[in-house]
This record gives sequence, structure tokens and C-alpha cells, in this order.
Amino acid sequence: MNVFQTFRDLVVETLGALAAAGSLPAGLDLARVAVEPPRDPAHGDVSTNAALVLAKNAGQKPRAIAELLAARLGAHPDVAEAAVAGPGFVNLRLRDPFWQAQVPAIVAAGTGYGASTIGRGIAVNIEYVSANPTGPMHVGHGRGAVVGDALAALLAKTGFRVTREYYINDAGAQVDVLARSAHLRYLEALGEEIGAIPDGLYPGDYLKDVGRALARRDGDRWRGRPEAEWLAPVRDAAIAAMMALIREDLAALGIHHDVFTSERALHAAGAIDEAVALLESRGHIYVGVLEPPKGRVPDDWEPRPQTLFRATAFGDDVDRPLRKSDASWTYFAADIAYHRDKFRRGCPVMIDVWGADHKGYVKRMEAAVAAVTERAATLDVRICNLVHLLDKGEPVKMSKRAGTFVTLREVVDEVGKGVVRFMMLTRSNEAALDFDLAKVVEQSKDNPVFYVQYAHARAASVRRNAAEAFAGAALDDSTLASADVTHLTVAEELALVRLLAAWPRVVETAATAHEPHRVAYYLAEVAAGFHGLWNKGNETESLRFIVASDRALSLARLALVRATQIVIASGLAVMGVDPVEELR
RNA sequence: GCGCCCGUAGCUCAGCGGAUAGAGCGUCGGCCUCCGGAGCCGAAGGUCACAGGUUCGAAUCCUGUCGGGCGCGCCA
Repeated sequence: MNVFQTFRDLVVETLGALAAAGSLPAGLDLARVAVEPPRDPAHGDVSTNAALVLAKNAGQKPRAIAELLAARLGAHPDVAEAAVAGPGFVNLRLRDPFWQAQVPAIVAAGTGYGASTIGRGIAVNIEYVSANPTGPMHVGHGRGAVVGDALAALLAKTGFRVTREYYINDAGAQVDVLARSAHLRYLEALGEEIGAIPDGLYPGDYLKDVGRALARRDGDRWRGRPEAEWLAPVRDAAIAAMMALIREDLAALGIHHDVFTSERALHAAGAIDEAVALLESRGHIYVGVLEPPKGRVPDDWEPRPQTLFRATAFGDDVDRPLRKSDASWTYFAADIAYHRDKFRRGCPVMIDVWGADHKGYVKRMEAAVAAVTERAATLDVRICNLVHLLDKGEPVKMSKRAGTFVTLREVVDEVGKGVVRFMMLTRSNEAALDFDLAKVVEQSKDNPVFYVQYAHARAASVRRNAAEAFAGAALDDSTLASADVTHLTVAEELALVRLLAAWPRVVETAATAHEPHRVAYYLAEVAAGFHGLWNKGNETESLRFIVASDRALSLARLALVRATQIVIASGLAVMGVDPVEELR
């Protein structure tokens, strides 16, 4: 279905024929041969660099190879013209029937259009969100959630076997703080005066429910008792409540993970001891003293022998400690065990989506994965930069203390899940993102969500009008898929078809690069193409989609409208956004 | 000090080995007896921070410089 792949196959086949004919040496490495859309449409429909890439090894001039290639490609029935250009590109212009035929193919494929098998069923584990279970999610978490989920959808669409996973950080000191905070709310629920929440504890009102639930369940059995007695049970209850809250927040965004893995469970199962023992047996562990960081020595620095992972052997800058001074495992040690666990569950490809504050952690994790899987697995860490929450251009002041903290849920409830999801994908994940609460619901062209949905709604509107104009005529997809598309001859129509036909390639490149934001940019292009065509109809009556006097022409154009709608819906599906039929 | 990310049009950003570097906003000029003008078309605007290098070809890869952000043992 990917037209560029189709023509790459043709180019490769043609190169083989040239070799067989003795015009080229046999056995050339074709890995770098690419078939792509030319940047400038004036250069044709598809372009290949084959001659440029092969010239050196073939011992021939690029243009000479290009001439040979063009002569043969030009004879293909779908090719109208094969031209050599620039230093040795071969540009192909394809015949209209080839493009026209794309329309029924898209309509027949439906929103599954763009799917491919390049993933070959390889198992990919994508871990995203993994917010600490200490409170509701904030907007920054939302970005990671959306990026991870859209990437998962992209990979699934390209034939990977995807596991969506959430790692619950339920083992550290912060969940003890959570427990103490919840215990205080529990005392409050029992009627005690607790006053201001002390520094260092979580002040949020969301813990009041947890306190009340504890009071209902356990009565006053934890009142006046030493912390050692109540810490564990209160903690477990609080974590469960926080995870329920987080799952609700995610559900409001339409996000559902397949697997939740508990850090605490890894500790309990001895997985960390096992992973560290494994590294030790391979000689990657030693006891040593780290140098203090240069130029910025912490005040309380004192040299201390530590259990260290030889991360420098795997590309990291320094070796990393695995045990704290109280002999318990560091977070990193647990994370090594966790990634080993993912690998042992059968995932050779791992993706982690993290917040910008964890950027400094990437190298050591990659090193650990290399060490623990003996380089049999890959880890790609996608870092999501900050989200700046604005309202009419002014930064929204957020302070946990002052109670002006805006949660993800509040934003989703205010502007809608589709808007949040789309906006989170309008920037490369590496770049900081402005999210303006006022702007994202604005109905104008500078709001990409609106612009794309508007195109989809207009397409739906045309189809409704067509049902009236051709009362009684069948306009369902199977009818449209058999429309006589040779009526699609207007340059702008064929330009839109070319754009629609690029969708499978966009899916593949975005999936391969792990960059879901490319889908948002592509959809904006499709919308622009459709709006442009729409306006042609406003200017010239014969160019409208519906020409009441010519049913055959109208059916062909309606097929194109339907194909546009399908591609937009298909793209929105990857992003997790529901397409709208009308904007009112 | 070291590491990572960033520096592209007035602004916000795509492009990340291909041929004359793109989009939106903003500016200027056009298009409503019109399938939704919430839109469309056109113009002006760039030594792709700077300097070297690799390559047939560099905004894209490498090295260095300058400028901005983030991180740097017992937090997770």
C-alpha cells in the first residue's frame, strides 16, 4: 500500500535487471537506495537517489547510471515520464490512473488504511506515564501519557506487538511520606484537630478521602499507635487509592495500560538481588569510591566506598551506585531489575517515555540494559520536555502550597480529551510546549485541532448534502469504492490524492523514528489541501464536490471526499482523538 | 568542570544526508448571489548562531567556538 515502497521494489528490480544485462556490476549494496517524494512537486511524484548512491561502488558516473535506470523505468505502465535531474536523481511522474486508483483503495481500506507489517510482529514494550502514586497527575504527566499512547498506537499500526506498561514507584521514601500524610487525614476523619499540614507532607485535599476511607474501614485502631504499626497498612491503602485516582485520570484521556508493574513487588520477589548477582557474575560490579563532581562539590561530600555498576563500560560517564549507605538498593538498582524483567518477558525492544527531569538518567539506563541483556535488547528513552500552561497568553501560576495547582484532570474536563491529546502532539517531544487553555478551544486556523476537525466536519457535511442532492442513490463506502474515478482530473484533486497516498509512508516513518508528532503535522497538511479544494468549489461552480447535473462526476468526487475523511480519521485514531461530524 | 538538549523568517516552530529551506501567527494585497468565509489565494520576510571538516551533495553527520536550558553519590 505504501506507493514509495512499491516503487522502491521496482527500482531494486530494475537495478537487478541492469546487473543481469551487464550494465552494472553484480552484488551492489542497495541499502542506501531510497525512493521518496521529491521536495518540490515540480520534480515529479517519486524520486530515487539510486544512481548517486551506487556510483562509487559501480565505478560509473551517477548520471550514466541514472540514464540507464530512467530508460527502463520509463517503460513501466504506471510511469508517464522518467527524467534524470540534478547530479543524478531519477524522477518519475506517474500517470493519472495510478493516482486515481488510490482513491477507491483508501475507501475500501477504511480507517485501517496506513497499516503495515514492517514491525514483523516484534514485541515492543513501551513504558509511559509511571507517575509516582502520591497524588493526581499534572499536565506534564499528561504529555508523557499522550506521547506514549500515540507511539504505542503507531507501533501497533505498523505491525509490532505492543505492550503498554506502567511502572509503579511504590517502594521509596516518598510512599512513606504519602502514608504519613494519609495517616494525618485519617486522624482528621476521626475528629481530631490536625491544624496546618507540616512541611514535607503532602497537603492536597485528595488525601481526605483516603483518611475517611481508612477511618471507615479500620475505626480507631491506628490512633495513638507507633508509626511502625500503622505505616505499612496505611501505605498500602493510600497507594491503592492513588493508583485508582491515576487510572481514572488516564481513563479520562482514553488511556489504558496492559501491564502495571510494582517496584515493591520486584523487591519482594528478590528480583533486584538476582539482577545484581547476574551483573556481578559478569564482572560489572565492584566496590569503589567515586570522584566528586568537578566544579560543583556538594557541601556534605565525603568519599565513601560504594557498590558500583561499571556503567562506563557501556557508554555512561561515571559508574553508578547500587546501594544506599543503609545498604538498601537505590532506585537505579530496582530499575535494572525492572528492565531485565521486561526483557525476560520477551521484549527485545523497549521504549521508556520520561519527563525532562530524568534526562540525566538516560545514559545509565541504556548502559544497564546493554549489560543486563548482553546487548540483546535495545532501549530508546523518549524525553518529554516541559508543558507551559497558559491562559490567554499569561502563565498559569501554579503552587501546590497555595492550592492553585492545576491537575491534568481539570484541564481535560475543561477543554476535552481530544484537544488535550492533539495539542500534546503538536511539538516534537524534545521541545517545550505552550498549552494555552484559551487558545486550544479557539475556533480558528491557528488552532490545529480545530483546523483538522473542521476539514473532517466539512467532509461529513458534503456527504450529508449529497444524500439530499441524490436522494435515493446509494452513497455507502462500497458504492464509492467502485465509483468511476477517471473523473478526477483537476490538478488540485490529484494533488490531494497524492497527499492521501503518502499516509502509509508517514505512519512508517513516524513509527520508525518514534515520533508521533509527525502525524499531527501531516494531518494539518491534509486539512489544508482539502480546505483549498473546497474553496475552488466556491470560486468555480463546476469544481464543487456535488454537481447535481453530473452524478458520475459527483460520485468520483464524493469518493475523494470520503478518502480524505478516512485518512483524517485514521490519523486522529493514532493520536487517540475522536473525529467530529459537525462543529456546532 | 563534565554530560545531555537547544540555537532555522519579526514571533512560535517543522524539516534532521538530497535538487530553489517550509508551516502557522503577525504585516501587506485580493476572494462571500459560495457544498459551513470558523475558510481560501497571493506578496514581502532567512549568510539555517559562528568557524573548520567528512561527502557527488550538509540546516541535517563530525570537531571546535559562542549563546540559552537542564542534570551531576546515599531522591524517585
